[in-house]
Amino acid sequence: MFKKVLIAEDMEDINKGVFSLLTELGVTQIDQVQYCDDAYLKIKRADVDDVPFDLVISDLSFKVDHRSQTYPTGHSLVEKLKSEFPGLKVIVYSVEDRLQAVRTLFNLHHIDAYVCKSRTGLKNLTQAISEVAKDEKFLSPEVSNAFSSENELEVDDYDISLLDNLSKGLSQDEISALYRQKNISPASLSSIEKRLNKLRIQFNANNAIHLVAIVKDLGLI
Amino acid sequence: MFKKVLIAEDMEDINKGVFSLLTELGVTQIDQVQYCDDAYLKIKRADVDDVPFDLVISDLSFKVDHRSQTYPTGHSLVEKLKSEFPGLKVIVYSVEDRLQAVRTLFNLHHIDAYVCKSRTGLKNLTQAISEVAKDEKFLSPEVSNAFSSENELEVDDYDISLLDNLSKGLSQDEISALYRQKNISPASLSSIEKRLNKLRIQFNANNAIHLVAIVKDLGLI
DNA sequence: TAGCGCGTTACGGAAAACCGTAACCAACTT
DNA sequence: AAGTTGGTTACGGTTTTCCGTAACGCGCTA
Repeated sequence: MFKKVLIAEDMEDINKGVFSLLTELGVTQIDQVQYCDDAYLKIKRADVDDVPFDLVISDLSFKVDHRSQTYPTGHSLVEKLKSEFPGLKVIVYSVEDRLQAVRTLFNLHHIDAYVCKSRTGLKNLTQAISEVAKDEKFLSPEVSNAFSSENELEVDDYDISLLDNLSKGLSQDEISALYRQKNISPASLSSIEKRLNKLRIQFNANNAIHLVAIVKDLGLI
Repeated sequence: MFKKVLIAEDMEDINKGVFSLLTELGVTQIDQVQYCDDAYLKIKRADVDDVPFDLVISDLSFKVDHRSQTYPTGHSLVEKLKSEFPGLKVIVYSVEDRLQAVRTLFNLHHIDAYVCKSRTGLKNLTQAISEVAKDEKFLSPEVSNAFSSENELEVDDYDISLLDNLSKGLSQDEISALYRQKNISPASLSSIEKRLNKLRIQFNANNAIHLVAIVKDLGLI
């Protein structure tokens, strides 16, 4: 079982709930933070001091306030953590239940478990912790079909990348140039146009703006 | 005080908390729904039967599941409610604390109160209810500066409407036609172009897609 | 091997967005 | 009364997007 765990969660009551759950599970060293930046600093510090954390349980959404943050969301935090400390286990505990968002967390950020905050949230979190302790992945039942084949959306990583770049303000021409440079295929303007056209039809979008708005709402990007 | 109140909130425990609060305040007729569509149907039905609701307390975010909804968010629900039943009081109770989002709710959808879910959420909600009962508006302390002059962003309702229509897939031409038809000024394509250009500069956006992505992230739309 | 399907790429025209310039009008200043 | 200012509108030209057509390469198969 885990020895040293960090909880990143800005809502005090939930934080408290997770804390007592961990205590019951026999975890003695538990740190809690309400800001992602604090989470990163604590983990970095612990790593430098050679007393690293075993596990991070993080929310996704953190309220913004006066303190400006390097990592404003759990998303950016886990991305950073997993790239800098690949061995660190990460469980995301969030209300977010959009399948694509969950998919992205696993595929892109390589989290170890995803638990939905719900009526049975803490119960699922318990299970997630024991699974992750055994080097297994865990997926909350609410989003368990995120990877089931029947539900497999016809949207792949390339599509996501395309939409993401669009939302960042790149023109289709610029994306084409970028892909050529990064050796991502297909890179031609023509293919990019065609792919976006397919996505527009798929999502019933009138134009590229509409498309990006829709997929942002869906949590794809 | 209010006689007949509807709570629209998908999280059971919070729903329960609000319910007991209302009971303490002496409200006897309390209905609870977990879907926006149910909220609309109940209110519509009550209106038809001439036993209308006095007040709606609604969340903004509702988890999506198998049931496809006409009103997927509290946003769309209150928009519809306020346009069809202008006399109905609406209190929004949500974790959302982005000032622009709150501004939009008041300015565009004309809600009566906004309460942030937080440690002191229920206390603020109590106050909101009594204020709204006196035909006053109420704003949670967390977002009290949403309308303070110093914080006043240079983005007005017209801008928001523009961005909203853009995100819904309308071309600038179509928006122009729509505004002409609805007698919204300025309506010319030229003015719309100019206004969008101003917004692009303001938000450091490369193009319209980028702009919409940014303002969606900021919660303006 | 010839034929077929599929994905990538190229091209060209129509539509829309982008951008600068300028005319017009109302309100306010001097 | 003349001038200034700010907002709306119009127009023209360039760029980008949108959309249909078509060529090319590659793997599969009859």
